Amino acid sequence: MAEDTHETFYEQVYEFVRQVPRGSVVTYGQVALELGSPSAARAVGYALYFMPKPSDIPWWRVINARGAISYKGRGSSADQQRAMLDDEGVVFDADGRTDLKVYRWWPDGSPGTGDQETAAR
DNA sequence: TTTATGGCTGTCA
DNA sequence: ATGACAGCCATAA
Repeated sequence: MAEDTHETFYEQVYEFVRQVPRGSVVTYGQVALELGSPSAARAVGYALYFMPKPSDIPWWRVINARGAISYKGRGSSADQQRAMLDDEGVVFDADGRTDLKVYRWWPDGSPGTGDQETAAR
């Protein structure tokens, strides 16, 4: 459906995050990559910082490339985010990290499905 | 138009 | 494996 909208980068981020199913997570770099800018991870994080409706967006499913949380948003804390993911079934390591190779989610038609290369970082 | 910021990422030592 | 540095992108003022 020609979703070739001219929305802002932020809007694209919100939509992408909105597609993340429960129990799965995605990294900033991943989102940026899906949006067309593999290096716009920072912009992605900033986009969530401006979340107009955090209640309408599973921002807690967005973590950094290391599988850890760094959220410092306005009102929410990383600790709370971890609780949310833990409640969805995402398990965290002693270092507060999760196995991206297990919880990372990819949109329909994207790679990742059926690949398990190095997997180690 | 330029400057500054930031929930990041990858590479080097 | 850990710590430090620079790079890149988009938005707001």
